[in-house]
Amino acid sequence: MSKQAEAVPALPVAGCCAPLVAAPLAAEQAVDLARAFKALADPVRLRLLSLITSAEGETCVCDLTAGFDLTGPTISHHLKVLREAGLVDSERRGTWVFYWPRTANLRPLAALLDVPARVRG
Amino acid sequence: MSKQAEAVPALPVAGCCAPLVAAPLAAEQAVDLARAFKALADPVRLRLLSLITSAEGETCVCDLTAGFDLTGPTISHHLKVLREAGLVDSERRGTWVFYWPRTANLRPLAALLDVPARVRG
DNA sequence: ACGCTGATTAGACATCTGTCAAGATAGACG
DNA sequence: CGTCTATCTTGACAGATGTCTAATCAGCGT
Repeated sequence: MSKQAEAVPALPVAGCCAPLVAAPLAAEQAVDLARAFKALADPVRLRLLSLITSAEGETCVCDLTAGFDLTGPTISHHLKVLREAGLVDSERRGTWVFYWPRTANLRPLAALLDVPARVRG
Repeated sequence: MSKQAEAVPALPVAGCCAPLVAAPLAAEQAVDLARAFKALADPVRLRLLSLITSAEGETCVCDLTAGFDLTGPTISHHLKVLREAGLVDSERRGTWVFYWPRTANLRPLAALLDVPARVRG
């Protein structure tokens, strides 16, 4: 939930890092970034994130569970991982809980990987 | 090594996916992408990749091990993970082994995460 | 051929992770 | 209040992961 997300320290990822190509990563930065990538390192979470991100506005959990062959608690677990990684946030409204992406934390990850094309490789 | 890297099927990541925001990810795409992100989901591997990517040309393994408080085999293991994920490639030249980034496989990952900034989030 | 150095592989072990079933919590509605 | 629905938490367990030591492989020099 929003409150919970605020309790979790904001990931130091946002606006943190130059592209990989610019300079070697410091050890602490690497730890923080690895935490974020770990959240992306699961097919279910990638699909959940893509559903949340590609939807306009917010997405109800009830609309997320349908596409997966997994139990509710498992989906809930994955959403929690995404939320604690700072990649999404959520809010309860009445019976339902809605999720939306935290683009400010997603974009730096993209920037980090945006290396120039290379002759060999 | 290069031979070995060719034996490993080229990751279907390159040129595979529209940004997350464009459309929900298909299940098989998600599996392939998760494989790549899993390789990035470790601080040591992120730092190794940043060293390899930020260097010009190729990087000798002997220059990689120095910055870490880990045994040679452990570094070697992480390099293997990066190689099998298609993020780097390597070649032995005489006594030494050199690594370089595979930017063609890195860039699609960046593109995937490049979501537009959002009012809320 | 022999040993030396750089790098990888094999095997072992503790820790982390994804999943589920069962139970708990939050709100809506009689 | 009681119950129904939607979601989350807890506890358990199989399988994956990061690290190490010991052993192996690939070249270079003598």
